Amino acid sequence: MAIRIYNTLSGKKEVFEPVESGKVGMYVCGPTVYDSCHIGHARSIITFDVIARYLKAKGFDVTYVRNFTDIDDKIINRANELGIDTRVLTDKYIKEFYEDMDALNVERPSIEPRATDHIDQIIKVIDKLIEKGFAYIIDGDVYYSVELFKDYGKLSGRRLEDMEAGARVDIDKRKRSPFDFALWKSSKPGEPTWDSPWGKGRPGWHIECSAMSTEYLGETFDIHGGGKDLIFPHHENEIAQSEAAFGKTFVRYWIHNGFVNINQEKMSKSLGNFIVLKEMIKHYHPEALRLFLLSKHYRSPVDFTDDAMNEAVAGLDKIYSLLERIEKQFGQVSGKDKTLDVNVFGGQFCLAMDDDFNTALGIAALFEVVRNMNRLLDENKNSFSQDVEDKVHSGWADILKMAAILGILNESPEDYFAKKRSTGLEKKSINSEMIDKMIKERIEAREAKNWARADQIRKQLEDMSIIIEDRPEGTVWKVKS
RNA sequence: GGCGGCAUAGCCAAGUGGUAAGGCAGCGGUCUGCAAAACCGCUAUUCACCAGUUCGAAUCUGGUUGCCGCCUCCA
Repeated sequence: MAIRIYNTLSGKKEVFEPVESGKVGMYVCGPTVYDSCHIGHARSIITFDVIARYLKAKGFDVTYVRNFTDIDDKIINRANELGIDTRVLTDKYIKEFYEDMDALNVERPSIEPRATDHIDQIIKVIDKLIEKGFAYIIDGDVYYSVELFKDYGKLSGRRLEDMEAGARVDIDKRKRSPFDFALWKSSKPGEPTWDSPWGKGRPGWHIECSAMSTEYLGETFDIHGGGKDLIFPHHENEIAQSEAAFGKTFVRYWIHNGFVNINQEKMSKSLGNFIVLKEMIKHYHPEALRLFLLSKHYRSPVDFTDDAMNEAVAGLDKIYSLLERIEKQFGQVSGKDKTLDVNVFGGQFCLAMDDDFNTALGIAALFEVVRNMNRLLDENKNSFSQDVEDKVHSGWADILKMAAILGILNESPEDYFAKKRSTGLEKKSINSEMIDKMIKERIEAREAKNWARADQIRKQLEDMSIIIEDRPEGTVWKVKS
């Protein structure tokens, strides 16, 4: 089944045909490493993590490149404020970035280039642009002349004439057009600097992505992704640079994810409402964040609220509860089969994913399997025929395969619920030994058929936000979230 | 000023021509000592509004209203 992708360039869904059959080259703009990641970064990263996982599962040989922007005005400013070397700063935030990614169960891309490790490649591309007449040098700075690239604006759908009306762009009289952007910036005292044919300086932002994507994926590659906010000017400029320098189509499919809002407000540093990943992970299971984000289409805006997150937590609990139920009945799944034969499992899930990576619809398919499994187990409480057991095993395998693409259900149900209990207790400062003692007393009361006493204890526990479940195999408890 | 997006039940949300997925919450039932969990059933004759195209529209066209994003660093 063919995959269809919404291409920002055409504004339509198109059938995905890679440059080279069976292979996919994919480049996604990674973070500028001068501060902690927030949930907006998480959305972009998780969106493309799932896309890469799915393409791999479909059998493509995927080369996934995600860069680190580690030289930039914000980085220099922050390093100066702290009085440290930019490399010390960027190393620190790259390390933190990896901690966050691991916590979110994000797979590592194939290649993660840093801009400062690719100065030679960057200089070569700039050189080519100067040679072809698309770039000009002023006082050691090199600018790209947007008016000379006839397709300028084709990605963002704007024309230079229109933009000039309401432009809020610095007027730099030396530039030919106010929209000309820097390919190379001459260095000021105290800034990190590299030698170049135009004097000491550092690369501009846009050129690094043109240089690094081409270096690893070739002059034309399949997929380029990033947040919607990068469409203009960043990706527009990448196209201008790469297509002018190499004279070829730069990227075949442009994919852009929507924003995360917080309580219906745009998340921004100036509003002070951005949520740092490290903080959010303290309150919610990372997989609940994945489930929450993937429950909406990747191109739509999503509104982050505690209510919405708690719904995602409830959904995740439901799936883990089923896994726990199955494992209690049938034992551990054999070695957690992660081989993803997408042509066999969850037909509905694959159809959804084939249609522009519709994870929301895919998750609906996942929940339907969950309900079917629960029903099957309910209907066969006492005896399991071989037929039923086979059905359970196949549904179970399907769930795990879908989950592997969504990047959830990475823990055993026991660990998941145990962790949930302990963090829940921590939050409410309750002692688990006391709970165990009360539950033991309640079990004794129940055995003596002293229902009044048993219910009294249950009420006491409930007042402490502890919910009791008397299952056939024994009593378990949960912390109400 | 220019460009683009969105409006579906109490809430979240999928669905781009064939008669409304899924989740959360709620109600009734099964199960249970009673609960909880799970399951079953119910919960939008209707998809912001108006007009049009069509045998047929939430889905296409035109218009109206409301909300949002981008045009400046930004996932």
